[in-house]
Amino acid sequence: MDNIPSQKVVTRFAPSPTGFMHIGGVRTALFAYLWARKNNGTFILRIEDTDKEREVEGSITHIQNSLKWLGLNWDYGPEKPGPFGSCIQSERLSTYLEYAHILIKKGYAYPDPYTQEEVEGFRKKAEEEKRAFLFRDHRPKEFGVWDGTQPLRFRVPEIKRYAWHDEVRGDLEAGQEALDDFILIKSDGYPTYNFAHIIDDHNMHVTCVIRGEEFISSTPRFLSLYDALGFPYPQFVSAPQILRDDRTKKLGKRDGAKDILEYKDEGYLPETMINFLALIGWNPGTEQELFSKQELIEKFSLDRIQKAGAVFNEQKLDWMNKEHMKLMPEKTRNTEILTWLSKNNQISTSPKLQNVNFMSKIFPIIFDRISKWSDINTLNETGELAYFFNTPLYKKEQLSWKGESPAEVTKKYLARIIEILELASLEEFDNVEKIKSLIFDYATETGRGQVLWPLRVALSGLEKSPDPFTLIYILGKEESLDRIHYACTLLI
RNA sequence: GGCCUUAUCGUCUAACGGUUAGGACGAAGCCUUCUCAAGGCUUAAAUCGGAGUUCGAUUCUCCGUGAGGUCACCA
Repeated sequence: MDNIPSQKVVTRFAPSPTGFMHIGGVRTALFAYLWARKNNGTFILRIEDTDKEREVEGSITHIQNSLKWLGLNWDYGPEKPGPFGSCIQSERLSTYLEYAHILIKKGYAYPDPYTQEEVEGFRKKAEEEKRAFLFRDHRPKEFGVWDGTQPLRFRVPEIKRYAWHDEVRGDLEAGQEALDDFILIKSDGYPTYNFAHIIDDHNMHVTCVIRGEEFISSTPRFLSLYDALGFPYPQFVSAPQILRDDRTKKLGKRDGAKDILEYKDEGYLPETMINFLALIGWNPGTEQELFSKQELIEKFSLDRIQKAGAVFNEQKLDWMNKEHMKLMPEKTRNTEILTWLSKNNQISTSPKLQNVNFMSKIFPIIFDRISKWSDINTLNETGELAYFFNTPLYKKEQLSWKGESPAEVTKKYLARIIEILELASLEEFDNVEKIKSLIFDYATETGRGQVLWPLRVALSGLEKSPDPFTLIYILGKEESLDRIHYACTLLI
């Protein structure tokens, strides 16, 4: 809903530090960010590190780097505690304990009297009898005293059918099978997600919980815990899933989902990722597809979030990246191209890289042929860059138009081009159109393919390249003539 | 299996119950061209199935079917 909120909007992104961030996580973060910014609210980055087994060293920094790259700045985060304290759950243990004791006092929490093996036995038995396993069927008659070494379980206050509202899905409900005595605090002293996130959301005044739709099924449990604690419900927003190409599964780390920072390394722009991710699972209802971050903030709304899962399509991502590259200032763009060219060995040592005049001629040629910076590497691998910097190598057969023109005929044409070019003044080489006018009439009389094909191959050494006039313009009078002369020597 | 969610071109999606079901990516074709690239134009391509409500369902209801999620001392 787009109505003016009565209280300040607070959203959060709450990843667990178990590795990198993939596009699904980023999209959730993006929605939470956009909604907070649109409402001049607060965006919190909370680290949910309550599972020390799965924790991966360095993930917190990695997550922060990912968000920073995309410009999703948080108001409170790991290095920036709020009035509510730390944004790292492992530093909030005493708070969880406090609420655990409140629940115990109210009779809504009790120590689990069973061993893990015993619980596993119950589970197996239920499975054999084709019943759903519910721990509450085995709830002890009398609760023992919790000494902190057993898991602390929640006692569901009321077994009932829960109904609630989701900003994306509308009114939802689930039967009482969804309710159970889940674990609040594990035997290692850390709280579970189910417990900790609710305490934190409440204490951090989170008004709007935006997360993936995989949490819909556990929402009734959350609601029963909100009730037991006497907390008001926040707004629930379930974002649709991002699916794998084959649609068979949600995108996850095990299914080849990429680290968002890989897209950075491949030379996608952060603007593109934001724009693209926003549009997968949300749309403004207009035909506009290209958005700046600011525009997204202005136009984003919860009620236009999609219900169905969506596939991430890299072809469209490439197209969109090109569109965003076009919007860059030319200077910035050229600097970036230069940087990527310098990464390629054969080219990096070329003195031409320092030649501003020369480089300004090839920047547009390269830009035309890429949709992300790493495409420059691809161009290099296919030999589509080297000929700008070094004399190309090729077989003399390649000079022959359609492989049919005899060598001596081709040589005659090239000799004529040499004559024409030698007569031309240096100024004429500074203009593609002028170069074209020098040669074009002759080529047309003789047969354009007959003349232009060998000329182009002489200059580039390739069957595919920019037109010969542009090549002459780039290479200049001297080098162009050298290359054509060389071609003539091949054609004996 | 229980519970829950979901369904428009290949993909992302638009359409107060009334449209020739629109746009974008991709594809194909044409133009431009010696070859690429870029650009311009054009075409093909969808309402999962069946009932019902209605003068009229992509849209509302029900039943199927497909797909996904979830049932942890993971988040």
